[in-house]
Amino acid sequence: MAKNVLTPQAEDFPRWYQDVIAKAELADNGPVRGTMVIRPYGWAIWERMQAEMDARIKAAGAKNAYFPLFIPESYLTREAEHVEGFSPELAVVTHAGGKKLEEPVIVRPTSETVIGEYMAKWTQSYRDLPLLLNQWANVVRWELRPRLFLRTSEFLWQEGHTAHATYEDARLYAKRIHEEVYADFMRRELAIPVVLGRKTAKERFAGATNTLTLEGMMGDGKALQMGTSHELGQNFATAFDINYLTEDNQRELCWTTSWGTSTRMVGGLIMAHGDDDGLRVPPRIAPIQVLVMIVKDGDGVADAARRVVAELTDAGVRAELDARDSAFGRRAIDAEIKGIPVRVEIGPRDLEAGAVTMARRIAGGKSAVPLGELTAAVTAALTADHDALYNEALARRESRTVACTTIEDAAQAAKDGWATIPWRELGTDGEAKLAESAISVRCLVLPDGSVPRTEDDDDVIAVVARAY
RNA sequence: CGGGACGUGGCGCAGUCUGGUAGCGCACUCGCUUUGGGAGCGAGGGGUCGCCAGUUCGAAUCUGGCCGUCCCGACCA
Repeated sequence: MAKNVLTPQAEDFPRWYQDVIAKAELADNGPVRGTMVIRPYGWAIWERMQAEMDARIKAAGAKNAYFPLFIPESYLTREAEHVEGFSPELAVVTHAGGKKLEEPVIVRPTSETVIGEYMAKWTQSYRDLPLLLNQWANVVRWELRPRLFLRTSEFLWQEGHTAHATYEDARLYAKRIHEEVYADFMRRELAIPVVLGRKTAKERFAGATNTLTLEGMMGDGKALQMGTSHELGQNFATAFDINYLTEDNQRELCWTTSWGTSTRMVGGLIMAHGDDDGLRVPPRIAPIQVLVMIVKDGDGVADAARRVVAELTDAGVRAELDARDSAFGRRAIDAEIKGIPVRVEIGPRDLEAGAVTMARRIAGGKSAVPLGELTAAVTAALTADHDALYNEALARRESRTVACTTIEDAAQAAKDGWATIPWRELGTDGEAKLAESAISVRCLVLPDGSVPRTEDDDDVIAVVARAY
């Protein structure tokens, strides 16, 4: 395996993270502080995420649209909590076309406001509801401490915005996105065993009445918020006058939701599955599932390799040929750092035996596979690798989560993992106390793993941890 | 934005204390030999030492300011 390529995780996890991003050619820092250049391999992973997410969003009934990057500053100020939450991190355009603008224009930090303005135009009748929109876009938040993928000044995401006739309909839709789109995607594609819960009032989105979250545990035991789905109540409907006429000709305010996942998920994928040899990309999201390597050219090797790629491709496997003429060892290590799940190595020796060598990044090890059985072997390996990654991440989360009954114990446990503590024991005072040790309440859950409808029930449990 | 560390060819570093005009490893280019786990030999190219001032005969080195990166916090997807 690769040696001395990356800083070991145990030595310096943040350094390891930076090393992987550089060596796997995922991204670079942009020229402006906090910005990010996403390189082709990193982009390919994001594209796979987009494709899988987009299909689920559409299956949930939302339609894609696009709203402008620039928003009148006055829009932001209409919802009090929203403006208060976002003001510190806004990028504002004051000059354009060679002169000072009459009204400053903000670069969207999120689009509730512009979309709210248009929702108000489009929802006239109960027949127009629910209005289910999604957009893939870039947003800008001038964060104070940027980190590639996890928190960049500009990031890419999808943001869904919906308007409903009733509270119940809005609530159920936010829940549906949380479960059927986000949790399903993260578990089935990213192989990350996320915990679903609701945010405390302190951690809630600015302008929301309830925020649902998905939290993943990273390789160092810290938590990463991987997506959120918000019930916005009638806050934005009031601010933007989003209303409709009921069947009995009554004017009613809508109930709205918004929900988002971002390029941060790429960071989550890196930290949830990566090891000291580099990235380990879950097979279902991997842009390259199988790298077919010409290990040593010889009689018919290149032709055989091309046939293998074609056969795998026909079987629906994302396979690529590696015919570079650099040394075999380097190419193998490159593939390992990039986390390509399976390598098929072909050389004269293999062909003489009528076989190829299959190397596994996730399960480890190499084995000879008869040519005729390769597709079946690869398919089985990819399925097994997904399960292995998921189970490994789940085992880590379970072994590093400690059930506590006191704030002191929870603070101690959260130093290198997660802790759970009854919310009635913790409360907002305890939450503030933990914050002094950089520990936050990631979410509230119920004993059976379901999401509480309220903070107030006796059996509500707080999951607390250090977080990215 | 507060605390700390660091900015020297693409990457990683030495040189800074004690001022004298820049070096190493990797990478890169060309040639030949190689290719089953980071190939070898030979020949090359590339840096106004983060930026701006100042001190000095002379600054990578000393002084001041600014910018950037990373870590730890506060803020956040």
